Amino acid sequence: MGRAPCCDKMGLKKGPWTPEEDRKLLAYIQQYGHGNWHALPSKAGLRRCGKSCRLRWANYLRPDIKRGKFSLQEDETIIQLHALLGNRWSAIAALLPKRTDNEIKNYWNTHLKKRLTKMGIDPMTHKPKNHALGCDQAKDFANLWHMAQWESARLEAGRG
DNA sequence: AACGAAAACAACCGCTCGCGT
DNA sequence: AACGCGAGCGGTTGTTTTCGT
Repeated sequence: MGRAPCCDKMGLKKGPWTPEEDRKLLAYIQQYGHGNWHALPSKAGLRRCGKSCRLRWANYLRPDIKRGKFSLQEDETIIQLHALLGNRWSAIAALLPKRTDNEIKNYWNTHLKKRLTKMGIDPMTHKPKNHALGCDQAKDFANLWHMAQWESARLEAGRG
């Protein structure tokens, strides 16, 4: 059986990571870095595919990650960035340096989308669904949306 | 106290893109 | 120029935790 394992074929582990696996991956990357995800698992003594290792590192083990609850400010930033960029989670995460795309995506899908919907904002367009002009909250978000449009225009103009 | 439903969180999958050959 | 391979991305599914009955 001297054939190089092609990701799916051989007995590669899937599912949740154990503390043991985390330690191995962390230790390896701290010592050698991650030049080559494909080759990494066997070097690090892990029965995982490189993809799985990369994901685990990027979303959990990387040192520059802030874990835990999102602050109110982060909420607003994410909402604004989503208005600007749409579902480009990696782009959004790049502007929230301590958060991962996966975490932001999950947070958006489970919390923010619903919250916006409840407030009468369409989470896709970020526009108010009803034009309740007397409602302060709706005004706030209309204003926010307006600001987002400006930022979007500026980004477009400055791109290059 | 026990069970089922819903939410929150973690990880996987398929696809595309970019790079090297 | 075409192809193959690996990395990264976004959508989706699976698993754990919390909540309501």
